[in-house]
Amino acid sequence: MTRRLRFRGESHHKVDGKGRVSIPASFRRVLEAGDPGFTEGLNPELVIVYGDTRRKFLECYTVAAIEEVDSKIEALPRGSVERKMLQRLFNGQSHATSVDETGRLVLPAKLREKIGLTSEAFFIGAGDTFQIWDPETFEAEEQAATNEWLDELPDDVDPLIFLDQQPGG
Amino acid sequence: MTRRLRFRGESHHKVDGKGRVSIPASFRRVLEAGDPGFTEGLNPELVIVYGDTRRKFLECYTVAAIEEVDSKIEALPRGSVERKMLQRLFNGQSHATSVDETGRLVLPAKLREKIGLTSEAFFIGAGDTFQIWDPETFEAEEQAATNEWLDELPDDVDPLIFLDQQPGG
DNA sequence: TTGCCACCCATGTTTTCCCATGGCATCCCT
DNA sequence: AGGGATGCCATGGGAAAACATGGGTGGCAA
Repeated sequence: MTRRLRFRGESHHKVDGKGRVSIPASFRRVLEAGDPGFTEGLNPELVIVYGDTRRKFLECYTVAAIEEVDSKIEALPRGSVERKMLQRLFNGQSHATSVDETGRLVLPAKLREKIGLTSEAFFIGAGDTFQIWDPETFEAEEQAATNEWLDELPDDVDPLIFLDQQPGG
Repeated sequence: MTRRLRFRGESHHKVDGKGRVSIPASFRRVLEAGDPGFTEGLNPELVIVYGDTRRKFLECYTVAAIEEVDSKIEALPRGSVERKMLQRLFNGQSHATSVDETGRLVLPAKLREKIGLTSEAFFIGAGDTFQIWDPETFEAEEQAATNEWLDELPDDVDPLIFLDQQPGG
C-alpha cells in the first residue's frame, strides 16, 4: 500500500455570516491527495454527508473515501432495504462541493441549522473522513461519550488492544 | 526485515517560550529510520498522540508505527464502535508534525497544558514510540507505579521471567 | 598522557511566509 | 434591479524557517 494521508487533529474556526468557514490547512492537503481529479491550481472536491438524523455533526468524505462507500452500496442487491436506505443517506442526503480559492468551505443554511452551528465550528479528523461540530454539542455529547467508553474499560486496559481483536468480541 | 532501531533511554530538555524542545539525538536516528519518506537532508516526521484524557504524557509515534496502527483501525468495519473510538483517539486526538532543522519539536500550547509541561520536559523511550512527560508528573506517578510493581515481586524473581509468559498469566 | 581542535548538540534570536478571516466586487438567475 | 452566491483582495497574527552561539565530547596528534 502506498502511504496515505489522513485527517488528523482538532481545531476551531470562525463561521461568517454567509456560512463560510476555513478548514484546517492540513485537511486541505488530505482532500487534495484524496481527489483523483485534483491538479495543482485546482480546488479539491469533497462530499458532506448529513443524512442520519441522529447525528449532530457533518461528516466530510474525500472523493476516494466516498467512492469506496458508494461501490460497497452498489454491491448490495438491488431492491434490498439496506441498499435503498444507504442510497438515501449517502447519495441523497449528502452535498457534493469543493473548497474555495482561499481554503474555505461554504455550509448552506440547511446544514448549519441541522447541527446547530452558529459563529464557530469545531473540526476533528477521523482517518479518511473529518467531522464538523458545533463546539458546544461536541463538548456536551461526544466528549462525554468517549470518556464514558474509556471509563468502562478496566484501568489497566489500553484501547490499543482493540486493534487486534474482532469487533464486538 | 532489517534490524530495527528502537527508542531507548531517558533524558531531560529545556522547553522555550514557544514550546520548542530538543529531542534526544539518538531518538532522531530512530525517527529517521522509521520514516519511509525520509532521505538525507530532510526532517523526519512523526505523530504525537495525546488522546485519552487519563494520560498525563504525550506518546510519539514514528511514521511506520502510526501507519501500523492506522491500517489496523481501517481494517475494522466502518461504523463499528471500536473503529470510531480508536479513530477519535488516534486520528482525532493526535498531531502530525516533524522535527525541525536543528532537532527540535514544537509542542502547541494545548498539548503542553494537557500534560502540565512548563520549562522542562522528560523523555523516555518505549520501543517504537517514546513519551514526553512533565518531570514531576513522571516522578510522582510512573516511577512510583514501576517501583510498586517491582516491590510486589518476590525478591528472587527476575522481571525477565515475564518475557516468555502469556500476559496476565 | 595531555592538550587542542573539530564536530555535534542543545538552545537563543530574528525574519519570513502562510493561514485565518473580514470585506468588497462580480456574476447570474430570477 | 435585487439578492444570493461565488470569486478576489487585504491584513494582522502566529507559526515555521533561517540564522546564531556556546558548551561539551571524542578523537587525534604531539
